[in-house]
Amino acid sequence: MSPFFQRVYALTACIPAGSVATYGQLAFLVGSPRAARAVGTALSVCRDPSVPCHRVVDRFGCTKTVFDCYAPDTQRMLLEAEGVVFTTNGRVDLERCLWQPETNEIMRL
DNA sequence: CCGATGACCAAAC
DNA sequence: TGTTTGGCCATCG
Repeated sequence: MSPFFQRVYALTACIPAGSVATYGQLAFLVGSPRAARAVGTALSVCRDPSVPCHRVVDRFGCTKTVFDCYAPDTQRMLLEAEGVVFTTNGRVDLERCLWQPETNEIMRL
């Protein structure tokens, strides 16, 4: 596993229930602010259940992305069960639920 | 090394 | 956040 992937997974695992993170945000935290796309690639190949990949959405809070490991609507179900707020547009309310990482969580990388 | 690919992003229509 | 376009970064053949 490349160090890049490992950092992405480590950060994703730090996302608390009830919060979500965006690809760009994770990319910034792993040290490559422009690598949002690579972050998506990393999660796409991740089949590790210990990584809550359903808490990662695009920058508009869109959860329409499909996973090969989940049914199309499973992601939204899981998030709602964790307390994530959805808008009438069927997207995550980022203003309210976007993950705000602690400094120590960034330093552990 | 090079080109193609992708769960992205941002600017410009 | 409609669509199109160009760019980004890491991975893979």
